[in-house]
Amino acid sequence: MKYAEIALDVPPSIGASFTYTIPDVASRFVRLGHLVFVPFRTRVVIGIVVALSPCSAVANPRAILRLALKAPLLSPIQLQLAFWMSRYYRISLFRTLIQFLPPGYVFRKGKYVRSFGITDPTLTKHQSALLDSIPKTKWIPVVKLTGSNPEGASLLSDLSQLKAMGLVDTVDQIVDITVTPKFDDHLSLTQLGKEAFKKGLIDKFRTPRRFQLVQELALVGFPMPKSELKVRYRSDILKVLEAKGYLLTQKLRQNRVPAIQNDTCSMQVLPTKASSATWEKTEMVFSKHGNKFLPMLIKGGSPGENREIYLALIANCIATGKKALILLPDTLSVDQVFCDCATRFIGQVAVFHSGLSQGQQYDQWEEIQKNKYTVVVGSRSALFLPIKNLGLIVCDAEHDWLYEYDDVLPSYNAKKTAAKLAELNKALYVMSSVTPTVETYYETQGRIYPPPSMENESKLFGSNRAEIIDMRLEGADRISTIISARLRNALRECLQNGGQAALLLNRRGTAAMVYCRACGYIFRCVTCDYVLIRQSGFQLYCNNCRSRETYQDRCLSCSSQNIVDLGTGTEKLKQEVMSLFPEITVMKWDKDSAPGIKTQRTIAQEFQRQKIDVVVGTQMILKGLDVSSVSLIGVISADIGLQSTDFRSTEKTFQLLGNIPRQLKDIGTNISLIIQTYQPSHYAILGGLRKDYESFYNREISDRQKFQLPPFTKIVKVSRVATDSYLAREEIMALSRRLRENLGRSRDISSIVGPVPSHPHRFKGRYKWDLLLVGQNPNGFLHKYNLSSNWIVDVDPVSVF
DNA sequence: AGCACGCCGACT
DNA sequence: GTCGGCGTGCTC
Repeated sequence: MKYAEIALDVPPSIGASFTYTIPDVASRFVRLGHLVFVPFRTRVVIGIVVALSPCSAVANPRAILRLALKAPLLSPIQLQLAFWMSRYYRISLFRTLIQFLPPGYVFRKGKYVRSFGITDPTLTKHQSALLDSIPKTKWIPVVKLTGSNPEGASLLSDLSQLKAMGLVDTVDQIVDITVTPKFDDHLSLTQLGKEAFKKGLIDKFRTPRRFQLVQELALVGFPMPKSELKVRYRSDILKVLEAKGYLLTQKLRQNRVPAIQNDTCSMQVLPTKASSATWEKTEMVFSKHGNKFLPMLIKGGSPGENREIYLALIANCIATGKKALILLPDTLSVDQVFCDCATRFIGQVAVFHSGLSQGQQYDQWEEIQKNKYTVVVGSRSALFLPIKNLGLIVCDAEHDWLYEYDDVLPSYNAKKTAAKLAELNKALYVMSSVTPTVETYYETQGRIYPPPSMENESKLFGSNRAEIIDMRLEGADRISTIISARLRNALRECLQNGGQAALLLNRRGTAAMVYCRACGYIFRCVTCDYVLIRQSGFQLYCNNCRSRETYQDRCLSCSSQNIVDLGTGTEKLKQEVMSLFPEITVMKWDKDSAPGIKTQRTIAQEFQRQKIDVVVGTQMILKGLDVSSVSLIGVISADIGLQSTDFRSTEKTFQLLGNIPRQLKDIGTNISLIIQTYQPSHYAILGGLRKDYESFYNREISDRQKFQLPPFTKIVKVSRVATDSYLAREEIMALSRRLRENLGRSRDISSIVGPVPSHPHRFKGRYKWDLLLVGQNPNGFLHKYNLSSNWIVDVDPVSVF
């Protein structure tokens, strides 16, 4: 193995790596997954070893300089997953790989220097002073070095002289570890203490409590954190025993273990053994599984029942000596499932999501790498944890769009990536949902449990408890423009009986748009052209770039003051509820008012403690809320998504409605559900309410086939962004022409849509155009074209318009 | 991404 | 004749 393939932080190299030779002396040390320093042009940068090979692809490769970190940080399976992701999603290999590194490892660019710890008698005074200021153990930025040489020679020339003499070393990129391990006081028994305990010299310890402490430490056999012991033993006990020489305090590594969030735990008592029906389902999954490792779908029942299935699957998996990974779409769900798993498999469960502190994330990463856990519960980022020997991956609430979407680039589909990871591990991959995406349902045909024919869907919420309010019939005597008379009455009744209510709406802010009645002008964001919503009072807000603008009370186009709000957002809804019922507590729950997991937990707890009467918000409510105390759920405008042109919008509406009963079924309390809509007979709304998945699916899948949409085809979105609107348009037109020339000749794509201006067309002052490639293998088709870094390629885009 | 290279215009 | 502006293209 004389050569190494190394991924570098060079943007255009999609899935590509560079070849370097491994010096003979280093060949024993360099392994797959190592971070190494390599010469690159005139610089020294960090690379990641992705392959070792006996031959070179290029003529005269340069040599690896040395290791950047002692331990290799990526396993062969992780490298394979990264190769796949990099190729499939067209992300640079390096950018893909860094997601697998421990939390808190940051790459920094710039000149850094480190000394070799030796000196030379011929140095000038200034040179040796400079050398003394450079540490041996740590890379420090050259810009941080102070002082200049008054005799003329500058700091930089002194430095290059030191480098030439082999006294210091410089690099142009480092990996900086921003997270530090936590050390805490730990108590352990001294030799004296152990002997005294062994001899049973109880009276030596004088009091029973002191003896108990010594006994506990002797039984545990390793040092225990002082903070933990202080909870159970008075501090004078610790002090006395230490003073007598029985105990010893040492600063030892303390793991920042995330606490189980008991308040969000969905079930108080967990059965120790899964119900027989659950085992039956699990057995079915395992027996059908065979050795093909194809994704499977559990079209589940209640959340409680699903959890039982997961727990059974996990138990089955860890019995074979393998590890399990449970994926959830959001942090709140992670908390809940972590609680369930951690109480069942005590001490064996790790948790991982972005809501944890960096220190907690780091400690969990490290403990997982050291094989301390057998189960990992986490959000999409948990896919990149160093879990060895995976036997099972579960993806809960498969329909959740958060698996496909993230603000942070690079964007990838977590479900698809999880399937690949399962395949690489030869692990079982199980997805679960009551309202699976039509794509998943189609792709798992034959591997759905229970099989569709066996399905005995309860139509609990079909007709008896859900009411559909046709908003077209809402009369002229409206008190509220948003809340129908029926919902208003139901709310009043609910509140009078001391009940709690949740109102759902899919849009944040107070209005969908602010509109001038005189000239038809619509307020838009200055940088994005996105329609602005009214956040509160005179504040306008851009949901796209999150900038705020002040609303001037006058039309910007015709200066008329006849300005109205069209549509509704959560803020407006909250105000309406407050004006209708001034004496109650209303809480808003959406991405604006509860951005982090902490605020979400707080709202959930407050609601549970009945400190909030009505909660108003987006679908986030359904995920986090313990709805056992809710007696009324209102969906303000169920059809809000149906107006969208995106082909997945119907499905989204169905999923929203279809998941309301899911949350409530277990509880069985007297909950009424009121759905307001302008399209009361739409199949997505009726199907969602009736929980009639099969009918919805059949209709939707035939439409997808008719229009040749996924899952029958794949879509790749190619976008061009430029500050010059003309340039962006011209370039995408030119590309479109080039691609269309080969349209008929390739089997990879069947149609090209566009170019169309993106939605939104303008973002942070830059113009964007889209082109959609539709077909069996649009990615492969695109591979033949060399697109520069000005182009953005989105494989399997979440929304197409 | 960086950085060298290269081709133009403005200056000691 | 040299310095420096930025547009192009390559880096194992």
